[in-house]
Amino acid sequence: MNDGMHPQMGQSLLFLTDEQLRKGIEAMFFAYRGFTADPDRILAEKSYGRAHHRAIHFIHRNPGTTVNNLLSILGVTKQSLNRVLRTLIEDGLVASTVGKQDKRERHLHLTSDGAELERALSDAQRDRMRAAYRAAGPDAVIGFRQVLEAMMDEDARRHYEAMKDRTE
Amino acid sequence: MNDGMHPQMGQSLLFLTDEQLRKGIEAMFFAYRGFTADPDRILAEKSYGRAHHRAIHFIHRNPGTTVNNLLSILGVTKQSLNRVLRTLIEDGLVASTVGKQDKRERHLHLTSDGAELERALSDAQRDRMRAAYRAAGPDAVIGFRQVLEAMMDEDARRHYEAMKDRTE
DNA sequence: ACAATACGTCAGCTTTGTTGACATTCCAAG
DNA sequence: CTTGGAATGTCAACAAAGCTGACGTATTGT
Repeated sequence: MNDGMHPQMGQSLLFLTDEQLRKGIEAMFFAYRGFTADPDRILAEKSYGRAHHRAIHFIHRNPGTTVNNLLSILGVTKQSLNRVLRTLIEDGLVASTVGKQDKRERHLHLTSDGAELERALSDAQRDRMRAAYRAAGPDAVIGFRQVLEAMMDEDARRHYEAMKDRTE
Repeated sequence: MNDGMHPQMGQSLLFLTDEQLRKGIEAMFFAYRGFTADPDRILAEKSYGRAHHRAIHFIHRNPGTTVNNLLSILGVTKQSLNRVLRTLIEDGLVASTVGKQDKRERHLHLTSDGAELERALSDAQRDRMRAAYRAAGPDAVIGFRQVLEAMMDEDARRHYEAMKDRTE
C-alpha cells in the first residue's frame, strides 16, 4: 500500500492514486466489451455493424433529425455515416424525407422494420445494463453516471444532456 | 413521468426503468469516446492505433506474458494481434524472448522506449480519469466500478480480477 | 447574382478485425 | 523414438468503419 504517496495527501484522496485510476481504466476497457457484446451478436446475423447500431439508436432517440445533426452526435465524417445510412435506407429500416422549411435538409426516421430492429438491439443491451444496475444497486448507479458524465468531452456532454431528460 | 411502470414496482426500483437504462447506455457511449480521445491523439502522432495501445498497456501490466495469454486478455485473433505486435517489435518498443521451460512460448516485455510510450499514454488517460474521479467524488467512484464490473463478461471479469490487486 | 450550406457520392487509403491454410518448433505420451 | 497435438508465426484474402480530398446539385440567405 501507500504507493509513494505524499503523507499530507490524507485519507480522503486515496481514491485518486494511480493504482485506483488504472483499475478504473481497465474496468472501462473490459466493461465496454460486455456493453457491446449482445447487440453485436444480433447485428452479425443481419450483417450490420456497430456503426449501424449507433445510427439506428440516435435516429430513434431524435426522430426527424437531420444528417448534419446526426453527424455531430456520432462524431464521424459524413462519408462514413453516409455509407451506413445508405444501406439502412436501401434495406427499408430508415426513411429520409426532404425538409419542409429547408429543402436541403433530410429528416431521418425509423420505419416500422427499423423500429423493430431498434427494439431488439436495445432490449439486448438494456438486459445487460439492467442486470448490472440491479447487481450494483441504486447508489452505485448514481456514481456510475456521475463519473461517466465527468469523463465526456464538452461537445459529447452537450449532446448527452440535450437528449437526457427528453421524457421527464 | 411514470413511464407505464407497474404501481407495485415501488420507489426502490425506479433506477431500473428503461429510461434510466437508456441514459446509462448513452453515457457509456459518450464517455468511452472521451476515455480514448487523449491517448488517440498521442498514438496518431506516432501512427499507431488503439490496438497498439492495448497491447502496450497489457504487456506493461503483465511483464513476461505469453502471446496466448495476451490474446485471451484482448479477445482478438492471433493474426490481428501479431500484426500489431510485429510493428511494436520492429520499432523496438516490445521485446519478445523465447520461453525457458517451454521454448514455443514467447515472453513479451516492454523495452525502455516501450515503457516511455506506455507512460505517456497512461499519463494522458489517467489525467482525464483523475479529473472525472475528482469531480464525481469517492462514493461515485465506488459505484462506477461496481456497475462496470457487473457489466463484464465472465472471462473478462476473470482477467480483470486477476490483474486487479497485483500491487496491493 | 453569388456565396454558403446541406447533402450525396466517387476514389483511395488506413486500421483493425475476421477466416482459412500451412510451416515450424517443441513437449509429452505412447 | 516416434508421433500427435499445442504454441507460434506467416501468407493471403477479405470486411467494417473510420479518414481525406474532390466534385456535383439543390437550396438558401446575403
